[in-house]
Formats: sequence, C-alpha cells, structure tokens
Amino acid sequence: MAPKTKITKEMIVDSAIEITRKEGIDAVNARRIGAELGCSLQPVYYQFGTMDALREAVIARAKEIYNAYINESKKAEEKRFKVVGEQYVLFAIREKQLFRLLFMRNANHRLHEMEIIDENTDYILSELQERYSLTLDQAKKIHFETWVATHGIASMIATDYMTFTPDQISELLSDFFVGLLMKHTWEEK
Amino acid sequence: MAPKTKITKEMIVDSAIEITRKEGIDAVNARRIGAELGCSLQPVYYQFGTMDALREAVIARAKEIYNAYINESKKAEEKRFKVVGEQYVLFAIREKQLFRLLFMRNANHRLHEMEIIDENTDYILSELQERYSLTLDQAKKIHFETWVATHGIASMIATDYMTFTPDQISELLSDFFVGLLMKHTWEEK
DNA sequence: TCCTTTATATATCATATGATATATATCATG
DNA sequence: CATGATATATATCATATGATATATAAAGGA
Repeated sequence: MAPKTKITKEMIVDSAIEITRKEGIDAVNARRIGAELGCSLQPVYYQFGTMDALREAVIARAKEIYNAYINESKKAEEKRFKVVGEQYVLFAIREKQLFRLLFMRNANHRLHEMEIIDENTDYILSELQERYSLTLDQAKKIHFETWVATHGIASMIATDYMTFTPDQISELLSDFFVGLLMKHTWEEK
Repeated sequence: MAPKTKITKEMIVDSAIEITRKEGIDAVNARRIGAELGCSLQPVYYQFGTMDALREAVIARAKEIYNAYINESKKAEEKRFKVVGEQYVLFAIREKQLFRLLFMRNANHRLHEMEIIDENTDYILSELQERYSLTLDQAKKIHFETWVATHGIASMIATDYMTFTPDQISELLSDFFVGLLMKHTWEEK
C-alpha cells in the first residue's frame, strides 16, 4: 500500500486561497504553495496535474465563499434585496482579491456565479412587487439597475479606487434604490 | 557623431499601446515590441532603461487617450454632465483594456486622472445647480452618486461581464441620473 | 578619409515558473 | 516482515522575460 496522503487537495486550495487573498491569483504557483505548506512542489502537481486545474479549484472555492455572503441574505424575511446588495459590497470589502477574481476578470465564468442571485431573484422580485406595488417589469428593471450601481460601489472598493464608510455605503445603496424606485414609478401617475 | 535614431520612444509606446489594447499591459515585453517594430529588444532598453519606465509611459499615453474622450464633453454647451458619463462609458466600450489599466487596477495612479473631470466639475456642478435648482450639496451628491453608478456600467462592459446596446446605456445613465435627482430633491418638499 | 559617438544587434546571464523524471520513503496487506 | 503501490522530495528541463555586456555599424565633424 501507499503512504498516506499528507497534503490534501483541500490543504492546497486553502493555501492557494490565502495567497490569492494577499496578492491575487497571479501570485499562486506550485513552489510558493510548497513553501507555505512546508513541502515541495510535487503534491500540487500530484493532486491537480496542472496549475490551471488548481486555479479552477481556487475559483470554485472563491465562489463558495462568495455564496456564503449572498446566502446570508436568505435569512432576511423582508428587504432581502437590500441585504443582497449589502452582502455583495461586504464581500468586496472583506475579500477584495476574491471579488476581483470572480467579478473583475474576463467574463468566462461569469453568469454562473449569478445562479445564487438568480435562485433568490424570484423571491426578491415578488417582494419588490408586493412591497412597492410594482409590475414585474418595473421590479425587474429596478432590480437590474440597482445591481449595476451596486457593482459600481463594490468594484471601486475592490480596487481601492475609493473607500467608503459603512454609513456611506448604506446611504449610497439606499439612494440608488429609492431613486430608481421613484424614477420607475413616476411615469404611471 | 552617432547614427540617427530609427526607433523613437513614441514608436515604442505606440507599439506597447497596441499590444495593451489587444491583450492587456501584462502582455507587453521588450522582445515582443521588438518583434512588432522589426528590431531587437535593445531600443526599448536604450530609450526607457527599464520596462517599468515604459509601462509608466504606456499609462501616461492611456491617460491622454482617456482625456481625449472626456474632453469631448467640454464641447457640450448644455447637459455636459450627461456627455461626460456617455464618454466615460464609450471609453470603456472602445478601449476595454485601457479602461482596465486606468480604472480597474490598484489605486496608485487613481485620483490623478480625475483631474480632467475635476477641471470640469465646477462647470458641471453649476450647470446642475442652475438647470435643476439645486443647492451645491445636492448637486455634489447627485454628481458623485451618478458617477459611481456610471462606473458600474463601464466596468461591467470593460470585463465583458455584461454587454449593453447604446440605447440601454443611454437609458441606464438617464435612469440613474433622474432617479438620483428625484431622490435628492424630494425631501425638501 | 579617419575618428568619435551612439543606436542597434547579438549574445548572454539571472530568475521565475510550469512541468516531468527519477529516487526515496511510507504503509497496509499477504 | 517482505512486497507492491504511491505520496513526496530532489533534480532537472524548457520557456519566458528582465536586464546587461559586447560587438557592429551609421553619421557627421575634424
């Protein structure tokens, strides 16, 4: 029989995620992981075959971490939409490099991560419709546009392009949402 | 005397900008530029000393290209604010990689590029104040928040995270602005 | 025409990193 | 406890790229 595995895939991904958190995914390489785990570069190639495979695993792990943020919103019985936005921005604040990895690189793995938001979308859209007496189209438009603006905040934060206090963020999200709500409910009257 | 220069700094930066446009600034290296210009790597090191110096020059050139977009807005006698937003997004559409270079990397050279917007800011703020009867604080807030949302559109486009038709962009910008205008003029009444 | 200067080419070095080949040590099972 | 399987270490290769040293050739002035 074979010696038992000392360095698991999980340990390698853990290490790669830590490196990514500190310096971005481009700083991840087999020798560096070896250095962090106190082993050679072999376990990485043994477990993943190629660095690209490891990077995919890092992206998958980053998505899990992201999903944990978004799933927090499901605990909210009301104003879930607001909570999703707050969690999206919180992820950008706390996990700048992971945010950049998932949402500021080329689009490949893009629409998939939004699955979670999409799971939530039905709930959110009906909550918006009910709470503010909106048509589905109105709710969809407000939802989408608020999300674009929220992405603006989050991506500014993730690149240190701008910093915001929690109060500023809260105010921004609120201003975007309320503004768009007013804009899109105005024309009927 | 010396032979006359065949490969100027300008030619090198031109070439580096073209490479950046196609593949991003990380794809720029001395040998590659040599290949594009039909020379060796020497002229690059001779003219710039280090690759970092060349990259700085590329960033400076990218800023010039960006400024040309923003300066277009100065031709507008009215609704200059809208035109700035449109030009910002247009820059992201036409110059994805340059947009990412200037606005989606770590913050170092950030606030500087905004100089041009800042030059414009006084004009824009007073136009907003006059046209919509706003206080300076209202105008500033609407200006800032619209800009954050506009950055959201632009950065989504620059990463192919999402695509928009010109009409959609125009509608988004308008919705953001009008919404924020309504939001921030509501409370007085 | 020769000489000096210098722009460019060629060759080379150093380092980083993906990847593989080979050696070695470990471990359960017969 | 000997054996086969394999997880890891070590060594090595290939390539990319920043950088430098040396050679070469062009250009104009003496």
